[in-house]
Amino acid sequence: MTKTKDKNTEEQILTAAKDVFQTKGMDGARMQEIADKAGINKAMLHYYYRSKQLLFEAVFKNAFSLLAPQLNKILNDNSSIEDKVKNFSSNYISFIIKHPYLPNFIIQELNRNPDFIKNIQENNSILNIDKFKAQVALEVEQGILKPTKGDQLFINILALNIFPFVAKPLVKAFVKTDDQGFKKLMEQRKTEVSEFIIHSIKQH
Amino acid sequence: MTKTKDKNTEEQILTAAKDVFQTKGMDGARMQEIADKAGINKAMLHYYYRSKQLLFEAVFKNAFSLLAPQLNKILNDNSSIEDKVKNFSSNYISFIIKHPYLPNFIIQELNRNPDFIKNIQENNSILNIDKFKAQVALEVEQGILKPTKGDQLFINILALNIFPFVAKPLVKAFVKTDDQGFKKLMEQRKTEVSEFIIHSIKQH
DNA sequence: ATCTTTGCTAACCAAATGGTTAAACTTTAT
DNA sequence: ATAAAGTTTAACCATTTGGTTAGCAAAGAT
Repeated sequence: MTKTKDKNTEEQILTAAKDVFQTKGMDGARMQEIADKAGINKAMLHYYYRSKQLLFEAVFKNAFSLLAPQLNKILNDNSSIEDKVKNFSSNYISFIIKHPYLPNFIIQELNRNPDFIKNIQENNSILNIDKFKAQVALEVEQGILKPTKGDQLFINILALNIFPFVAKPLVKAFVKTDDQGFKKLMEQRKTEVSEFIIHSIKQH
Repeated sequence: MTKTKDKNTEEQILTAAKDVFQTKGMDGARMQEIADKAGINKAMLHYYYRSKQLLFEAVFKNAFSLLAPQLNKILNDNSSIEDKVKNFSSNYISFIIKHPYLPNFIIQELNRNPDFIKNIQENNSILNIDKFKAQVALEVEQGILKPTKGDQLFINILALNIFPFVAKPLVKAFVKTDDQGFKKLMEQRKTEVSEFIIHSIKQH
């Protein structure tokens, strides 16, 4: 039975580290807090992960590996642009409601250290916008979509889906609502966002 | 005339503090670095601003007081929704190109300490979405706009304008471009974004 | 049974960090 | 000229922080 506890230690550290790093960021996180939250001695953090930096990177990679498949849906799926937009908006918002600190964490840390993006690109050859752009160009040519630039459309899709979560305190203040109301607003956006986009780009 | 030099020290501190806080955030900023950048002794920071926290708040309020008038343009201007969207998108993007760290700084720090928003709301009774919502409702009724929720439209406008700057490293990576290319993309968005929004909501 | 490896802790350490102090220098007021 | 008030610095301080060490405990191997 002790084996379970052994194995759990490394996992418990990662879980606690996720919690602390994602809410406080690299600079705000304290090794002691992570150790406390994991219910172990601070030395164990170094025993398993060597340094704060490496522990952080483990958390960051883990976070990104959750996000990447979501983005992949819109970049490499075979359905039409309209279907992709609809599916992505709905799926992504559900996903973020389950991992509320994730987008903010990733964006914040990428801004702090833009070199991280290099690591990501090397390990994620899948995250490529080329196919998406080609598809947009094709559907424009076929008269399905109005003249639309793939780059800008992709930015718009990300913006509309991700921004409200990143700027949650701002949104809550403007709309004058609490966490409950915010969640409702986001649920509404599962269809709202895709309709907004489709109305804008679809030829009719 | 010594007054100029006296005043300058305090200003130089604030300028240096802006620089450091906006790029590194509250947790990542170091008092010593601010002092070095201002070319003065570290004790002067405390002489003029008492503590890191108070210096930070001075920087934050200053930053927000730059942003507020921008948002005010879309909330309390008297032109039509279409004109507001067009003007805001163009103005705001120009504004941020001049102050690139600003949106990220504000969003990051509001997430770190959501209580800040209370201070802001008290000191900025102008930042109120009510007028905007009423106007949207009216233009919908008049048949100028398709059925549109004011809350969601406002979120969409902010998202499309602000997000690319906040997520700049991510955008640069996906679009595979450098700072030059990113700037071009943003210049394009000055008209791109408003067209995208107008296409979506305008009755035709 | 004992030796070795692995997991774990308490105590410790050096560096960094926000903040203070006492004294010097400068300016203003009288 | 001199005192008072404001400005600036070098040196110092207490605490926090990431990281280390030496030794204990438990489990597996022989």
